[in-house]
Amino acid sequence: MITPKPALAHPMPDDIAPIENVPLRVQVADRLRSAILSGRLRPGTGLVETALAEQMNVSRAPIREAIQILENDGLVETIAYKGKRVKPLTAREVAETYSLREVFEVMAVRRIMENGAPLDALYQHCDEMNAAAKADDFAALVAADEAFHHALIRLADHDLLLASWKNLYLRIHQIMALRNRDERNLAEVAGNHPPIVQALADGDRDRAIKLISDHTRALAAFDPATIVQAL
Amino acid sequence: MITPKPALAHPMPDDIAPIENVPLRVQVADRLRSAILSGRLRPGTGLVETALAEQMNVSRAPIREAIQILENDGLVETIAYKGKRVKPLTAREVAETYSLREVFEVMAVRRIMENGAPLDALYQHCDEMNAAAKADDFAALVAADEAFHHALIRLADHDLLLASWKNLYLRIHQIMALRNRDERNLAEVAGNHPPIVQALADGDRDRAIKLISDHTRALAAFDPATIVQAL
DNA sequence: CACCTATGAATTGTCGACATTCCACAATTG
DNA sequence: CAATTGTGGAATGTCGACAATTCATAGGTG
Repeated sequence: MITPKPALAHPMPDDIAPIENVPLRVQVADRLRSAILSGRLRPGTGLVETALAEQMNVSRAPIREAIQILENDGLVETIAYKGKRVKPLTAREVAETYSLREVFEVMAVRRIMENGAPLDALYQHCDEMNAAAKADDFAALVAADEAFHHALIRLADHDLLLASWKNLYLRIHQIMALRNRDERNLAEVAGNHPPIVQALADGDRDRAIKLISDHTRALAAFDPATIVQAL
Repeated sequence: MITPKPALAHPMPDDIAPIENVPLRVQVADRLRSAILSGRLRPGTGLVETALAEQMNVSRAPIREAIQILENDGLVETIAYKGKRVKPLTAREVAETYSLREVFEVMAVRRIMENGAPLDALYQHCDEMNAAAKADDFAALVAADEAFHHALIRLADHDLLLASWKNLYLRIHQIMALRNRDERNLAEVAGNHPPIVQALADGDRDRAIKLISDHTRALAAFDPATIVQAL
């Protein structure tokens, strides 16, 4: 194949990022989502359209649509003619979230064992976790942990699983922001990862499944049921 | 606790359903959803807000919100400033839908075995399937099959699983409406259900899991990859 | 005094109009 | 004639105003 010769103009340097046109509803949704996931907007908090519209200096339409986006994410619920609020988080929901996550990750491991997939990314994220643990950098540890699990799910090569996992993980973010942190404990749990990768590399299906299963359960247990119930 | 004595007015007979105030967006969403799930709106069909608004005699706002609801259902996708369309259905998506369904149903069986749950509803739906098969009533067979699986998931007593399963089943509805039906085959597959219930009743976990797993895989295979690709 | 009934504030629901963006295609230019 | 540049139509994106609904509360009524 021959590259067509450049026209009159010189070729554009490709490090000039295109101006992205982000709709207001998306900007609003992103801001609200991050507020919810960081715990700044606690479960039960009422979201009044007019107030948000005035505060953000946009009309109500994008606010409404943004809130609907968050409803899709399962972070907000609407009560007709009464109001919308950040979805309350019950102990039961927390437990269900983690148990479904376990099923997702086990499914991913199964598929990886069946289809085979390069494990480089997993090794790398294990290294990152080690470094973070040594540096006592809690935030980096959490980030590397998420990256590990994200990579694991991606290796399963299943778009629907990936989308479902991401959606579920939103709530896990929220839970992590609301619980009482016990950093020492998590650092310990982080050590579970290398054996999982090893089992995958060994092709030992049952061991890999057991390890990932135990690990996600440990993460669930790590989060005490101390979610402060709003109202 | 003492029941307060009825006031002057006689008590209302409670079989008079309250007039539910269904927002337009919900009505629109329901109509569009049923059109998509029944196959009348095929994947790839463009959904133009102005056209729909005029056709249904409402303004564009509820149309937009309805379409966003369908986006949450995963039935519609938006391309900014270009339009919205019924999400195309690829062979891969079909396969992924069924494989995720399998995982959900296996999870349900596991939980039922762990927690125990009355199986009456399952027996009942098996009977309905038998009756429908004998009467050669295909639609009733399909309905009873869905009722069976719905009941199975509900018995797992896991709200998040139930919601996820329902959402997934929307796409299964759509797939079933679009594929070439082979009724004989399905009637045969329907016979798989009683052994599943039997295994549950026997408390034979591994057998129950294997049976439900094989069954959902059979359903997936039953749907040939003859989904007609739009465009 | 217990119960019904109006009234009003707060909030969401709906509407029509205008702004913005994208795409296809014609017009232009060397 | 090929590449670029205008241009118009079609669609979504956003806005402000008004309608409908709910709930709480105050007032009426036997």
